[in-house]
Amino acid sequence: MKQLTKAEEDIMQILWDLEEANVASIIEKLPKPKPAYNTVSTIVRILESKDFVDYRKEGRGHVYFPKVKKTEYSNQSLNKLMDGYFQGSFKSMVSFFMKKNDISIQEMETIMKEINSEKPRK
Amino acid sequence: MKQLTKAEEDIMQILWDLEEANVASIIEKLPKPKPAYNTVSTIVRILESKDFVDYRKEGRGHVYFPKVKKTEYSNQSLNKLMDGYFQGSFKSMVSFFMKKNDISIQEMETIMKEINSEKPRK
DNA sequence: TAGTTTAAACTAATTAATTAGTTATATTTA
DNA sequence: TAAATATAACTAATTAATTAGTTTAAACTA
Repeated sequence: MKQLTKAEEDIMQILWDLEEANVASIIEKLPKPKPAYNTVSTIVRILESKDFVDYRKEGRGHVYFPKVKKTEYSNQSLNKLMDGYFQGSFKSMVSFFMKKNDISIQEMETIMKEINSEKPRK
Repeated sequence: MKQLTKAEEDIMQILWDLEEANVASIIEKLPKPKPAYNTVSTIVRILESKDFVDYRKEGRGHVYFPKVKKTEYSNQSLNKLMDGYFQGSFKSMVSFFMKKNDISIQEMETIMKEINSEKPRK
């Protein structure tokens, strides 16, 4: 799976959020200095060529939707970070994060319990 | 703190690893199609302008070293990922990772114990 | 059906990132 | 001290990413 550039990622985030959208709806969601219609349209077509997005015809236009799930992409990103900065070790990454954010073992235990109750153990 | 581009990150990784190096030593560490001396030199100077790197004179050349700690940068990257893909929630991120990588609560408890023994609770 | 509108497709322009050639400077060595 | 060498600094070229103008096609409307 390819990497997303900054502009591409911004638009993917919107598509993941909306689930599907035409170019106009994407622009609506973009912040203040809104890019031109064609700018967004071009990026969407790049996302299409990178196989991140597909579309269906609807009325006179196209409705675009993600072809790659957000979780698939975030998983790749997390793994990349883990490989590059934590010697590929999840333990190192969690340990690091806990130190940096002052999360105690106790708090972590609580978090684990919450996760446990969401998703019953197999 | 600014973001690193791909080429910049590759060189920062080497500097973080070596702790300090001149351009020649950086090139030594770079993989197969080794870039030209000047390519590396330019990127190092960009890193300097981005305040990621500093240097001291040594003999006839410069010895470069990181000004930003690897942990500082990875912390930023992890936070960025957490904000963009896990609604800023560490719990969501850990939970997600456990599911994706089939880590059970039991395994996680073991990891927690290991972290606990490395770093006695405060 | 002719004109108007809307959006995609195509293409060009701009900006950012990467790579590398050339020049200048300092140090070593003969 | 003059030549050779090594390296930084500067600058140019190339490639990738982003932005936006122009063209084309479809479909709606009068």
